[in-house]
Amino acid sequence: MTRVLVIDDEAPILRALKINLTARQYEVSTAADGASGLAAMARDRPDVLILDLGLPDMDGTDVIRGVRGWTSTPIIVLSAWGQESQKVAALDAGADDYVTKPFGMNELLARLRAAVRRASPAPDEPVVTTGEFTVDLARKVVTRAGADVRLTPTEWQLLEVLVRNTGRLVTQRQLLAEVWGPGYQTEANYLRVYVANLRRKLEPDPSAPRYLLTEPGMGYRFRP
Amino acid sequence: MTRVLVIDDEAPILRALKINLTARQYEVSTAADGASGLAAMARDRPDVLILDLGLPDMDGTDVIRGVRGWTSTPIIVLSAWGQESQKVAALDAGADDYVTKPFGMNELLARLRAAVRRASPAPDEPVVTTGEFTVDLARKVVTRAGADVRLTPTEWQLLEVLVRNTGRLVTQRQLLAEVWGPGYQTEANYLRVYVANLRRKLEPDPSAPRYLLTEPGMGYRFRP
DNA sequence: ATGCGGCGTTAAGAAGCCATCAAGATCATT
DNA sequence: AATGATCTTGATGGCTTCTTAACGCCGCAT
Repeated sequence: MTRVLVIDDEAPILRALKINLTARQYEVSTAADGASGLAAMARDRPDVLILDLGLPDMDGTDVIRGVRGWTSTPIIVLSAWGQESQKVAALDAGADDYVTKPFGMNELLARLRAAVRRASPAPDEPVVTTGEFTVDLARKVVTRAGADVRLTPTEWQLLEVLVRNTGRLVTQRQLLAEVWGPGYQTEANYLRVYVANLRRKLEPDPSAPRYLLTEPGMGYRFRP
Repeated sequence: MTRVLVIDDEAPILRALKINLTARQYEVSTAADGASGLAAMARDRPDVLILDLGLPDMDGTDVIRGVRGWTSTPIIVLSAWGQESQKVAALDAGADDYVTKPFGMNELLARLRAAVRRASPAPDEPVVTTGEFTVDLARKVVTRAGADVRLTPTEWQLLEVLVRNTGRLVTQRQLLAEVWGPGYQTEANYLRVYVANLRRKLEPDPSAPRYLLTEPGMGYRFRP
């Protein structure tokens, strides 16, 4: 189910969105100001963010930047009519789309569908195979030598980020932000511990990794 | 340079867009109806499509579907104010964004930037190839003779700056400032050491460089 | 010819980063 | 309340990378 976070300080709008989106099978969480919105973003990991620019505590573009600092989750911005410079600023700060109030629910829903569709370009190969093990992203199963490998939730999240970026170098900051949350970008220790766990469970020779590679000073890379 | 195709049957709008976009370093091609627009799409392979829904020969959503049949190039739709059902149909047909006429040029430009940014995570061509090696900026991979070349973080940063300025001379001050920071603009020694490292890893004959060239007294240049 | 400045090369110590282990803290479940 | 699994945290040793300095070469101007 698609998860949506709505950040808006106007209770009627919040309620209307929640009712309409829930009725259409979205899973909705809400926040009423920028600070708790950013916290909810980190906690709930929604698939889309709907953000009202007129928040009481923070400037809207700062919220966008706060989100963009660690994730590329689509952001749809809501704002009053006619403030073109605000539109430009929001889009340049990293928003994906812009809806002017008052808006029709159908338009918002269409933009929501478009944003979700763009964000998941192709549910391409959900199964990745190496010479040693197989990762099924959709079913959340790892197989090695015919048997299932048991991974803890954190181990799985870490492996998933690496596999979704197969061949690409993933920086430590990015891994920490995506697995532990944006507040953990300096806890490089966690990475060492959990990469070691994964290697012990997946690599033929954990001390000479062939698939989960270290790039000293930069990050890690999954190479099938 | 980013290439834009504009499909619109109103000559004044076409002209205004062409002038404004060209002035901002976009490469603009145009078409005045749906059929020739689809042909231009296939011929020019633009990076973004700006499409007016009110075309004389075809329904706008059919043009969108015709494009979406074979490419995921971002589509920004232009249309008259107030026709919400049309908006919804266009977005569901696969459009990425929607601008209502009359629109401000700044807003359109912002949406254009947002569309291009979404479409290409790395703004430029992420892969550069020479006769000897290839550099993939996005994945952070350098391949030479079929094998990956391991680079240290500093080596990467240096190579990245040079490759992002392919063909251009990059001064020593600029390199030092971008790789080591603005306080290191006199430490020309670092450059010699690290350029030598890169040459040893990348050049066929490190003592007679063909790709990482020295410009005595000025700086360095990457020539593919 | 000779001195000078910029460049290439090399090597060694210093600093920072990584792998590994293990023990305490936390959480879910019974 | 107890148990087992999972997560966090700290410490250690080993390794990579960065920094720094020394030396030789080449081109250029005197």
